Amino acid sequence: MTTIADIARMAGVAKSTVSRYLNGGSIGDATKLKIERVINETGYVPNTFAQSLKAKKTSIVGTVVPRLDSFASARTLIGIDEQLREAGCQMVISNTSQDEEREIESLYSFARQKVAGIILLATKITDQHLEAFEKIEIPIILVGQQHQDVYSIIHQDYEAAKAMGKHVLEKGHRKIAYLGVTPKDISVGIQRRDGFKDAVSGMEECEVKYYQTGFGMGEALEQATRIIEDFQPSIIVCATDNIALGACKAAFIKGLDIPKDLSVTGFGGYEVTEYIHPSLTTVKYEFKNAGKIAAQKMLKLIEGEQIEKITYTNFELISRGSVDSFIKHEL
Amino acid sequence: MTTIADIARMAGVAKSTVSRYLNGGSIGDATKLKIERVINETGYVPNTFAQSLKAKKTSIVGTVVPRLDSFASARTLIGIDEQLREAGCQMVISNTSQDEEREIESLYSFARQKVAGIILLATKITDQHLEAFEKIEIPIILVGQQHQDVYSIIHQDYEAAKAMGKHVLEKGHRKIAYLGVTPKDISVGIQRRDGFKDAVSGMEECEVKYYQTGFGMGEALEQATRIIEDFQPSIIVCATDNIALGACKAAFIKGLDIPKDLSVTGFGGYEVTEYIHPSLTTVKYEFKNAGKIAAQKMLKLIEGEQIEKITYTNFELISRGSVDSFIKHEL
DNA sequence: CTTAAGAAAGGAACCGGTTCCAAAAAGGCG
DNA sequence: CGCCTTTTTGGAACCGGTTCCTTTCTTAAG
Repeated sequence: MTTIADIARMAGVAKSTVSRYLNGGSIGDATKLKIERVINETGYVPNTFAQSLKAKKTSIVGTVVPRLDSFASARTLIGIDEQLREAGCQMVISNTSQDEEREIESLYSFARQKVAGIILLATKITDQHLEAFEKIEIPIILVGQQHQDVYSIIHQDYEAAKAMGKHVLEKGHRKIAYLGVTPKDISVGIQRRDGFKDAVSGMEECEVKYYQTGFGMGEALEQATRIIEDFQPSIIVCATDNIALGACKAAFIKGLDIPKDLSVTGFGGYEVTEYIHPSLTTVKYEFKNAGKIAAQKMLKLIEGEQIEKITYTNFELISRGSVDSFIKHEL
Repeated sequence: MTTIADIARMAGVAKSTVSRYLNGGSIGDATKLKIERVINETGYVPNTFAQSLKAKKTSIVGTVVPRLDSFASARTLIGIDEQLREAGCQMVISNTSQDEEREIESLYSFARQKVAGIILLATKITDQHLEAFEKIEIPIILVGQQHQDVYSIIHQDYEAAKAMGKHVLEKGHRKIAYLGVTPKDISVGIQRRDGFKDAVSGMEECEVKYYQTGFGMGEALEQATRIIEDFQPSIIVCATDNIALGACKAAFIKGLDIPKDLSVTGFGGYEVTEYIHPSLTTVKYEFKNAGKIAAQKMLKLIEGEQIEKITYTNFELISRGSVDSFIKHEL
């Protein structure tokens, strides 16, 4: 491995001169050329460790994700990665497998590695998180979750769910099951449920029941089966697309036709929702864009610039075949 | 930030003694205790850069993936991550967005960062790859693709496709469309096609046509539509689950019933294939396990141990509702 | 009680960069 | 041409560890 000392010797100059050449200090044209030649010949690349050791920081942005095998995470990561790459930064991913402790550990671990910033795709923010945020003194941005004390990029869960609620009512549904997730997850568990609740609450002669399940399709399938048996709604509004897929499967197994016998909606806009049959009515989130924005904001934070506390990303309600329209029938 | 010098001063010993304490040299019980106390008090953690600078290597394993938003990649990464974490290693992911050049770049970039090893989830191995492998002098393991000169963990694509071919014949299909991908992808494009071909080639009075598409569901949908119109097969055998999802959608759009009017099979065993209706007959690969194995082998390579050139992972043909059985009809 | 061997601790060099400061060279102006 | 300013360059210290070598202190054997 060639070092800066080798280059200096070969070019007949001092180490400091080479360093200046590399980092843009003042150099005479003659020496510049000499060094240039030697570097090109040897293919010299500075040692990152030595640089970081001296600089006490890196141009790495750490990203903490609860799971890798999720459409939302993957798309967000892609957005972050693209943006950081453009800025010459590296992204390092830490997967926590939905283990809260590991989430905290990852924060400290990133801090030890002197990352320039941390982007956190958390599901909830505990006191431990806040403590870590304080201690590590590194810029932090939350994606998909919100907290008053932390910068965050969030999807408009409340508004999207409200739009979904309105949409469902417009389609004429009056016996509705809402299949959500744990309220520990602020965005998915609470915001979406509340948005939906507020949309349907004004409607008279409308029966809405709220249920809860996990994030997996298997559990959603079981829960939906029970809902169909016990409540017989005309529609199941699901808090995520995966849950909706489980609900669809439950309907198929029960021999129900979607949307004639039962309508289903999702949340997220996963690619696959377009390709199942019937296509799923869902809310499409801008995961990749959220990642991009997060990365952009992070770069600003690293530069010491001010940014807004909260940035919202857009959503789009995509109406597709999985929802029956009673209104149409009445025409 | 506390450094080893601080600890040494506070404990009243020399830097080297603290270093020895940390790395397990010979130390007296009294000094050991003193150092221990100070370190616990300060929460001191050694600076990774300084360590790596001296050691000229890291305990990081780089992983290069063509895309993050793929079930196969994600599961493999999870397997790698889990295994490495157990061994106290870190995994760093480099996403190439299916850009071949960036794949090569990533290799060199990892080399510069002195990673201990590189796990490559490539789709094809070019001369540029081989050149990079040679130059960087870092252990490399391929996952999902095979090359005579490189260690690899591979799925039994040929055998799996052969099993699928037999299965399809057993079900009584005799007018078969095989929808594959580019032969540039050895595993998916060639191995699967050839395995299937060899399985069906012996069968008389059996018409098989081979088609090609991209990895996306959208393109698969288009291709499958054309196949249905032009060839009217009783089954479309697809080289991946995503392609199968596109094919299913094409059938639905055409108003064909799956499996009565058209059967469809996939490859991969993505979770969603179980939850669509009808469930998709597919080959389930052990992606996560492949990742685990890759990580284990990598750890061995790093330790300087010998490993086998090629390791095969298992597959399982899962017969589900998307394939009609003509044999049954004849009973 | 002496001596040799082994354990424990300290000191200094080194890893490969960056940066500060001083010295040398170049340029500008009267 | 000499003096002052500015630009280039070199030298040395430093970042925070590890490691080699040396010294000192124990301890066991003779």
